[in-house]
Amino acid sequence: MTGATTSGELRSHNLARLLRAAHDEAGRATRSELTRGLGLARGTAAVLVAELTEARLAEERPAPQRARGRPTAILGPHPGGPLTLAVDLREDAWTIATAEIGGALTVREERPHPGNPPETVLSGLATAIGRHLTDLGPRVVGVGVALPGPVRDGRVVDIPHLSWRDVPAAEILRAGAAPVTLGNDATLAGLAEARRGALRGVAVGLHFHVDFDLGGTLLVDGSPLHGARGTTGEFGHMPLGGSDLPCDCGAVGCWSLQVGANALLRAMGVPVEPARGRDDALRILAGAAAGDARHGAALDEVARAFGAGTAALVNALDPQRVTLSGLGVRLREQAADAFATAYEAGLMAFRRDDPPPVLPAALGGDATLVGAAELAFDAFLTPEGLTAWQAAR
Amino acid sequence: MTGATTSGELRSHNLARLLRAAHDEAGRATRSELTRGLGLARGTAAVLVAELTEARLAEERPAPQRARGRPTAILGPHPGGPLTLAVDLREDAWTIATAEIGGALTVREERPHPGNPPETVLSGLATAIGRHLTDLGPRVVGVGVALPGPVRDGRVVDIPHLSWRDVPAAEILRAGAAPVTLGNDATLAGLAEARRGALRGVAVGLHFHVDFDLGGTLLVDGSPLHGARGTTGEFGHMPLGGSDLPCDCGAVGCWSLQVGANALLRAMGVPVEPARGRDDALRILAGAAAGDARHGAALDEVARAFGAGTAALVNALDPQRVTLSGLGVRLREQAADAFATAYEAGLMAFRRDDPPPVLPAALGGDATLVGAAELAFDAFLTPEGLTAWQAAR
DNA sequence: TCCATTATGTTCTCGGCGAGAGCAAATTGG
DNA sequence: CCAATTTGCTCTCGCCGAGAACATAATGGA
Repeated sequence: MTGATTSGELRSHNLARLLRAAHDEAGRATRSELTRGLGLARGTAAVLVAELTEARLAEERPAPQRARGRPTAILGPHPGGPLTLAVDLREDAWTIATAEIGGALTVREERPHPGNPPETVLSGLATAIGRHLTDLGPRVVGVGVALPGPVRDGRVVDIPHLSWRDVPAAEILRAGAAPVTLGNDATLAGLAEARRGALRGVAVGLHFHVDFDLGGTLLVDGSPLHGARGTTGEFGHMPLGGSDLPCDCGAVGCWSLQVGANALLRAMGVPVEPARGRDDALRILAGAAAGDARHGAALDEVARAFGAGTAALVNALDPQRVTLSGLGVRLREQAADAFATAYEAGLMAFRRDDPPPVLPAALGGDATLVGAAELAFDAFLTPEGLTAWQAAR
Repeated sequence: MTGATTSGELRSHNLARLLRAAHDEAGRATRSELTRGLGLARGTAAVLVAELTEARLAEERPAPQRARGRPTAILGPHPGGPLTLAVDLREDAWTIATAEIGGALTVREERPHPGNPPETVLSGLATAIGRHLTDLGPRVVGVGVALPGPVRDGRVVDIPHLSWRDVPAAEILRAGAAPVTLGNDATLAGLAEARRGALRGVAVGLHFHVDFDLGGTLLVDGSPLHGARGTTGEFGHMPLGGSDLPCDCGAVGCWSLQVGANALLRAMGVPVEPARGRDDALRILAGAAAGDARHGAALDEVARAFGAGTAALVNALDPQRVTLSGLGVRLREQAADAFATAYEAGLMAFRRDDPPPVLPAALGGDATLVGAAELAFDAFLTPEGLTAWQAAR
């Protein structure tokens, strides 16, 4: 959506702008607010709303009156309007949900899976997606899938602890007419924060998701930085801590060896088995919270590494705000002093007078699904997407 | 320039698109190429070209005939057209040049300066800028200034080895009607590469400039990532090397302590004095080139740190290409093996099959001036900028 | 040398779009 | 109950780019 060039494109661009704005406002904005916000004439807005309604893209419903004057209406989703399928594939289970314009989610199915081999897991998921697509019919305009590893050109590049390697996920998940878009789970969690969470309206935001690994994304004007091939955000694989441990990723001394579930075990001197330590990590956190000194020391060590690395990335990328999800929230909350001290010490002096705040993500466990839905809507809420929808009926 | 919304805005947006395209093509593109490239109708292009000519924004001149058919013309700068002033303030001297549409530079003045106090240096520069502005008259539409340190909200935040600290440079340099825009020199060198150098057409590029310090910028779609307050690109101030030396910036273990002029001295065991070692560093490079083993070892050490850190940032940011300027070019060329080995070892395994190439910058010493000129033109080559120009005559 | 071919510039008409004005409608609050 | 207020609706107007038809200016082969 680079902007209209011809007078004929104006209409479709403005249509997309209006529907996008209604979507971004989560179906809470009134027509008059949207009109003002987009700088449209009232007459133009009337035409656009009529066209959206006619095309079953959106619908007006009465708004609670707030002040004097003729009442206006809220522009929200149409009961027969477009849906996206949001899919969250985790290491041991997946969830399928629908999202409507405005972003409201409805979970439709949730199932455990064996984890391996990837082809089995993905084709099982593909079957389920196909079933929902059939149920929902042509209302589904796209499928967004969150995957727990880096995604490049539609392929899952590498999930060491599941031993997935270069899996052609997009191909296996291809689903009828609806386009399937893949994204990394940490990236999509960040995207969700940027659209509907703690990074809303932030020009440059940095999001970290901590689990076994540490992933994240840089959000510029509400969208994740995509990189050359879609694998930006592997902040965990920079040698930020001066360690010399070899990492599953193939490099050495990666930051994510010092921050995350396994890092907690390592700090406790407990042997680390691939993808098995999440419960142990939570026990360490619980122990630290209960006052156990050894647990507390391990937690502090990890929190220090987390704070120091965060500072490094803040130095380099100058975000306005940093958000955390996954284990990162508790790491930082339970060892607030250790984190804050390391964070401040790692900042360049000139950043210390007004450092970017580090905040927990506002969206809870749904973040990844929300992000997956946004990913799919991003491809639809364009002049081309809406024109295709209108042409199809 | 977010795109036209009303039919009245179409004209000015297309005018700006056309002039921007002519500028980006360095005054080499013909009208027919531009028309095709922008997807304009021939009739529309005729009107736009007439308007550009009429407004003295651009001018057509005959193009060498290449094939059969009616000849077309090259759309290039107008002899009375807009100019920007490009200023490069270095640690010991400054340069003032003009740039016209298409980017051609003409150096107008070059002078050494004492370095301190900053107010004296800057007001001397301001006087010179004012003189050139008076000479050139209203053709100058903006002034872009490159500064050798981080810039935030128009202030030079911190240049430790010059002991500049929070200097209100924009205020001191304010120059009549022409807007003054400041930028970091490494950022602007990267911008120049993105527009007219080795990062041309690259969706995501990473540029490093190495001198005493290591700075850089991430270029997304031809523009530097700006960050929340304009201080992105301080990649040198991440602890990528596991050192525990304190850095002038206030943090510890910064990468730029291991890569740059001072790092070479340090690797040789030579005492480091602030801002004094550039010649010594060049001597070390020359010695290494001549085959001296101790010099070679120091160079290798620095090149390894450079390669490893580059890999870390490639992991995190997924650029399509990496470019180097300043000392970085020789560091990498003279110790190509050390760099390459460390670079590859630092990459995540899945990036090794097709790692982003690391290339020397294509623009030589002019890069910073070119970038400063682009910075100023970016503010002008917009619908608003052109409308103001047209209104002023 | 000449003319068919080719590519591009020029001009004009046409359809479409948003701005904006004027009016209608619907609510509030004194 | 009515003035004030805000918004929706409708219609006209000016402007813009598309596209067609035509004009123009070069090439290159016969």
